Amino acid sequence: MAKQMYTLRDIPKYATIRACAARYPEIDPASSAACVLLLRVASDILAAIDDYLSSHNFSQGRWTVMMLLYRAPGTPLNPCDLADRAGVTRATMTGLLDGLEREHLVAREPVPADRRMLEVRLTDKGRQALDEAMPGYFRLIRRLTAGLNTEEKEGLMELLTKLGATAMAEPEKEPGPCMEAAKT
Amino acid sequence: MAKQMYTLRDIPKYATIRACAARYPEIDPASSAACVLLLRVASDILAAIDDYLSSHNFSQGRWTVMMLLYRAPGTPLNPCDLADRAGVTRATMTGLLDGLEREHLVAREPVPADRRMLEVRLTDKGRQALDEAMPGYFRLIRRLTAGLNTEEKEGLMELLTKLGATAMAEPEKEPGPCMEAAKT
DNA sequence: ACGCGATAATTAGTGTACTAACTATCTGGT
DNA sequence: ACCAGATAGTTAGTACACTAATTATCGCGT
Repeated sequence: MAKQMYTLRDIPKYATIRACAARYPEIDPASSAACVLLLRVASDILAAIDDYLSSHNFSQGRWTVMMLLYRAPGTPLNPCDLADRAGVTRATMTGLLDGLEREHLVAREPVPADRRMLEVRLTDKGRQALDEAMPGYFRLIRRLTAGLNTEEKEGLMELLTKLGATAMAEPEKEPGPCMEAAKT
Repeated sequence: MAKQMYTLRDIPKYATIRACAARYPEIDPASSAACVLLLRVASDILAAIDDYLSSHNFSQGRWTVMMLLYRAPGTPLNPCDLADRAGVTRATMTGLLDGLEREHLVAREPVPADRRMLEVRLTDKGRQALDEAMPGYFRLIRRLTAGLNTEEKEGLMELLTKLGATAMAEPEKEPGPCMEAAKT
């Protein structure tokens, strides 16, 4: 039921990596091993989450939209906001909203002040569906991370933050024009 | 050029998570924050890699196949092996091999001993394409992980291994029938 | 020797995210 | 006042991975 595997299942042994390094001197075995392992674990977690979500008729993308709307109950968001925050294109967001609206989980409403824009909000049915899926979702998250105690989780987050700061430095992702404040 | 974002771009603040926890007692804020961050960082790294690979006309899937074949130069692999190791279905592997074969990067050959099977091997052109892409690939990996020193990388791997052991415990993935030894 | 169940590869059809191009609307400079 | 360029949302077409069903082959038990 998990929709996609995001990376190599059969991860290379450390010895294999070192053997390759003999031929390609650019290889730093520790870096490669860390990357591969990171992607592997992330992929497993994502697969478990996808699996759970699909049992509630959500995909990763649809769920993300619902969570974003839930997080901003007062301020209705427009599709462009949602796309930026979810990290998908506006075209993809159109498709996600089409699906969610068809099932009456969200509603699109015109904005009189700017007729190019729409406002998206959760319907009662959407809120209800979220309420049904949330507890299991967070139980799953807790279960998936049960292998680490609180200290280790903090240590992991610290390392990931450092790693992310470098990795994120280069893609040069602008926040997008319609990404004004409205922090949640 | 990066093909997909795998998770939320606008990650929630810790305060937001705690606020949700008031409504959904199942939430363990540390677990959720760690998961979200892990997926976020993995997604960034994967995007950077995809970006690089696509500049060499490889996708993640196609690259994985090439690497697997490179790792097993003596023993030709069949599509089923490759699918298991890459973590995709055999149907997907058919498609990947179709593409790679069309560009003469790999070749499919019949196996006389078992006429159901094929053997896949790198062509000279494939090996050459790999040789061209490899150095940049590993330079990228090294650059992406440059934020951590060797000790931190080891610490990260230790934590990820622990985490993965729990997360991986449940999907109940059998190795697949044609996954005999032949370790590399 | 034969046939049933298992396995390998493929094909057909679906879902999701992408890019590029399009329409409608807004805004700021002359 | 008006128009060029920016922005919001959509549509059309592509890519890739999935499931399910199909075809061919193999191998074991009787």
